[in-house]
Amino acid sequence: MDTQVFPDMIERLREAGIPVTFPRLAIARVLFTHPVHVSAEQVLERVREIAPDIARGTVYNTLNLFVEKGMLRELIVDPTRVYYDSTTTPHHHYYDVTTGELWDVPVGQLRVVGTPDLPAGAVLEDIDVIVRVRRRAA
Amino acid sequence: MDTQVFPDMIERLREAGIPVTFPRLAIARVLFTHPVHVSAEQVLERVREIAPDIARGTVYNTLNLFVEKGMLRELIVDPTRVYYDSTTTPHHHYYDVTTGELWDVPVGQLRVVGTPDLPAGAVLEDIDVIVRVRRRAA
DNA sequence: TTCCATGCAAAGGGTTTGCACTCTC
DNA sequence: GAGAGTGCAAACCCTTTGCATGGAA
Repeated sequence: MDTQVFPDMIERLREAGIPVTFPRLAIARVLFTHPVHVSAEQVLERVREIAPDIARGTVYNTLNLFVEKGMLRELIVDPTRVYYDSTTTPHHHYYDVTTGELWDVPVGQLRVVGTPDLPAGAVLEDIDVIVRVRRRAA
Repeated sequence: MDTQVFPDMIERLREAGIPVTFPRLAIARVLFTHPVHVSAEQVLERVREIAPDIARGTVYNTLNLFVEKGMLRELIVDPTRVYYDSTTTPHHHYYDVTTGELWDVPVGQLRVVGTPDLPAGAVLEDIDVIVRVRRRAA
């Protein structure tokens, strides 16, 4: 299979220690060309514009793989689906509960102060801040 | 139907403006006797220990009703299910990604500082802070 | 009688899994 | 030829919905 079509993404997969394949390149291209906040189904849809034969299962597996390898961040914000954030640098999020829209809090705008008190044997994985916003009825 | 079995919960429903029925009392009892963090299925299970005939749909509907009326808070923390918090006072959460365990950050221990920048026509609904924790492999 | 609440069962939607096939090393 | 990756379809699980029944005002 021709894996040379997305040359910009090959290095990125290699750095993460992920064997390069065509579906992975296509998915990486959807995710990493620009910063995005997307659901798995949105990724599937956009990937199929490039490569119509890619399977749903492959997209889901690949997203989980990317998360595991630290290329992608899972956002647990919406009760009905997982969103993925292609920016892995620490930052927080706005979430519009009316529209499902999701966008970044500029770094430094909000900050969590204080010392978390972790149980023995526990490791801090992440601190998520979600600013939930509702569009006012006009 | 005998709605007098859980006298302590009747007042609570009335204050929230919710017509008192037996299933609602049983569900309220599971939620409000002690502070809890529970999923809908856990509520169903515990309610059925008291009242075996209560339907799954009734539990889900009632939980949504309680949230709408401000008696209960939804926690979007786990990608596979919604958790409900019977404490509605503002506070943040620890979440153990290994076990699914969920507990409160003591009030004042962590604080979000800064000014959120909301788009025009948007109203701040809530700021959620979730401290994700992982049990270290022994 | 009208409306709301309930039980029951089925549908819905996002995600995962099983299996056979292909490709690579 | 062994193992990994993929496509396809079905299974899975949480949640919602439709419908008929029963009760309350």
